[in-house]
Amino acid sequence: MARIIDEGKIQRIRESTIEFVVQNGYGGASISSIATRAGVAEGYLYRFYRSKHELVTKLLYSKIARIIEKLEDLLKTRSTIKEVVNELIGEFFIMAEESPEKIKFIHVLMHDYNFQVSDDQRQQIQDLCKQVVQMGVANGEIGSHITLEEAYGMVVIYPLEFINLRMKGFFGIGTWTSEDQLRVSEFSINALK
Amino acid sequence: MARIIDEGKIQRIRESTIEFVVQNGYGGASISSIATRAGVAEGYLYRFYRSKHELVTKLLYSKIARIIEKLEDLLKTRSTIKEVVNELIGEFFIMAEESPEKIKFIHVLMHDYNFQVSDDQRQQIQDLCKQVVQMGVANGEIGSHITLEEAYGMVVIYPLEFINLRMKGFFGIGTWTSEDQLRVSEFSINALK
Amino acid sequence: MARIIDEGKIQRIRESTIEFVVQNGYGGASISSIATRAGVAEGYLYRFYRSKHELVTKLLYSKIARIIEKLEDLLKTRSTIKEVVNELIGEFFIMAEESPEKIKFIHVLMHDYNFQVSDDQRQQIQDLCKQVVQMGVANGEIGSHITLEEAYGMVVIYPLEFINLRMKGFFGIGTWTSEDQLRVSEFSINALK
Amino acid sequence: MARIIDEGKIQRIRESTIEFVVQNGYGGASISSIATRAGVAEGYLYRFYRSKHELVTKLLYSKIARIIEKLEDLLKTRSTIKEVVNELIGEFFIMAEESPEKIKFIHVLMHDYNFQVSDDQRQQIQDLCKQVVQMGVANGEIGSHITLEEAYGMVVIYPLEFINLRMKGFFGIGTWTSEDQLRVSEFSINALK
DNA sequence: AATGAATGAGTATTCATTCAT
DNA sequence: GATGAATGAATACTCATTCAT
Repeated sequence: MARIIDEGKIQRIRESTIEFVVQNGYGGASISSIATRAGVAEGYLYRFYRSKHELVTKLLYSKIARIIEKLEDLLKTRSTIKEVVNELIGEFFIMAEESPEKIKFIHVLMHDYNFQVSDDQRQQIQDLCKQVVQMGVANGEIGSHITLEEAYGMVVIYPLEFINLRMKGFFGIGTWTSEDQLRVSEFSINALK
Repeated sequence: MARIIDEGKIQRIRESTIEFVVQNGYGGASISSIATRAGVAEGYLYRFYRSKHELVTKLLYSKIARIIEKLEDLLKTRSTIKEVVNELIGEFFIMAEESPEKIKFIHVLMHDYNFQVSDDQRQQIQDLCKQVVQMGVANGEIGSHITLEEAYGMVVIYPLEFINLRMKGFFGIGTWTSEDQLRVSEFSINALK
Repeated sequence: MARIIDEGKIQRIRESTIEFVVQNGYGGASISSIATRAGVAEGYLYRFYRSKHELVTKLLYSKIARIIEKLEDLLKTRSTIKEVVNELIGEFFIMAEESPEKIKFIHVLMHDYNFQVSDDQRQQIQDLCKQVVQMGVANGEIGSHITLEEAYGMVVIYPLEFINLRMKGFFGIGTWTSEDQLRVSEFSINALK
Repeated sequence: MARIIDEGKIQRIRESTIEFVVQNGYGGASISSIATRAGVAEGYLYRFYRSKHELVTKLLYSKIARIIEKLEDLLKTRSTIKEVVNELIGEFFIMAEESPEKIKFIHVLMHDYNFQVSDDQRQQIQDLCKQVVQMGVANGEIGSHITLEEAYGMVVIYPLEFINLRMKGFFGIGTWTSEDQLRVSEFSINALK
């Protein structure tokens, strides 16, 4: 009974945390503003998170986990990395479209000193990159010499940076089309050949 | 009359600022810690910088300016982008070798909510990317369809992210060789073909 | 749920603020000293006042408001300005007797660079002076040529300065009697004849 | 030789001190701003004044001394207090006209917690008030019962407050004429009858 | 003699966290 | 369980004063 209400509160805390971290950075996201926006008391979130840092860390991990899951799923159900990469990047663009804050959230925190991807997740990412390379090599889609770093760079970092650059309007453009998405995918795959 | 300004102090402030920003992020680099490490009084740095933000901003701009100058110089003195890209990336690796904090400093702040590349420098970067593309296309070194964003992504972002990943030991490796450097250059150029 | 706000604390903050402003001036009344004397944490008063300036301003306005109210009330319920002035000045003396700091507080801040009587209150004061003059002229108690400034000077400024001079012991006397009070009233009225 | 230069510097320090104290209050008049405006080094004024407080105190005493001298002189050379009061108040208005800052300076500091009229000067003022009352009584110009406080209040405080109110535009008027001056004198004398 | 470089104690204010209710 | 009152350490920044030159 009470559970339902609670979940809603926790969910609202999560959303409002992302919102403020994205808009004002980690330092600018105060517990007070997060709680107010979420409609809960300041002290409430300490029942679920030991600190502001833990709250944000857990959120970051869950967002990264979703990407990892997506990639895991793609590797199981697709047979070419063209498909895999294309759909993963598609997922990034969908996230950017539907909830730009989430993409920004990942992007900001990946580079924030206070946060690190967990060892666990780093290991998972490494494994997945390995699988991507293996599949690509097996299919003759990419060069046999391609390293994990190169795969990670083109499949994850490059698309995220592209989206972020667009969001910032760095080159004067602030939006994107499905053609942009396709082009990023192709550019990414092509670089690995 | 009166003491002359101790340039060493200012230099030590600069270095200690970079050190703390790299280690703890902008928020974690307190004036108190910066001054203590630099061996100067807290109030001293306000003789040269109006605020902590200005101090860090000016440092960031000067670091970016050095990269811009290097690229400008290369575009004037080299005739193939292979050379240009190779030497620019070489410069990144030299910076990373000689003073890793400087590279980290740029990397951290480029993604920090509190900082933006100045409009001026953004414009310069855009112009330089244009020149790189033009030179590459003119020489037949890269495809005629390559965009500014793609050039920027591969010539600047990718190498910086590569170095940063290595510095973090993200894939278990924490160092690099001249072969790595060469490989990054070739990978970068190749992606633009 | 949660503790209820301790009105006593706020009251103690108010009192300790007045105390320090009176003793050391606005600049000399530090948040730290105010909070310590009030027995609350430094940050606490920011739950009620946005800044030290707002804290002091609101206190000043409330003290002035009380005087304005008193005068408004007197003008409604008395029919001669002899009574009005007499009782207003009586009020000043009562305040000085009961809580000398309050009178000093008004006196110090009325002349402090950082504070101004609000436009609102200035207007109210002006209106009340007008009414005092009208009543006095109508009753033939004061000359028809008396200006607002003269009325204000004798009814408000002169008594406050008198009390303040006594409090300072400027002429060697540090106390007052009801005779003093009567004399001030009569002197004040007489000057306006 | 050097003396001449020095006197100029000290004079400029005095003027710039008054300027800043009047414009920004005691707290807002920084040594740095005072020295810069005066065209001397910050450390220079510590050769003549042990502290900022001493600098301002000495300036205040000198301004008050001038008023005391004026009044002393008037009491020696005039035979009615009508003349004395008239000319003293005239002096106030001249000061206000010629260098409004000086009047404001006195007015601000007379009410600033950090400053007190010296015991010496207080005694002198008391003596002078006594003489004014004696002369007035002897001439039958004022009532025999007039106290020192009343004399001081009408001859010094009232005119200064009047000028200050006008300078602040408290009643909507920001200037004054020779008629105003005459009226203040007459009002002042009349109150003492 | 005069400068202004350098100091550091002091300022108001913020905010993650605790805990009485 | 949930609240929000209360805390206090930490922050960036100021400025009167000192003293090496």
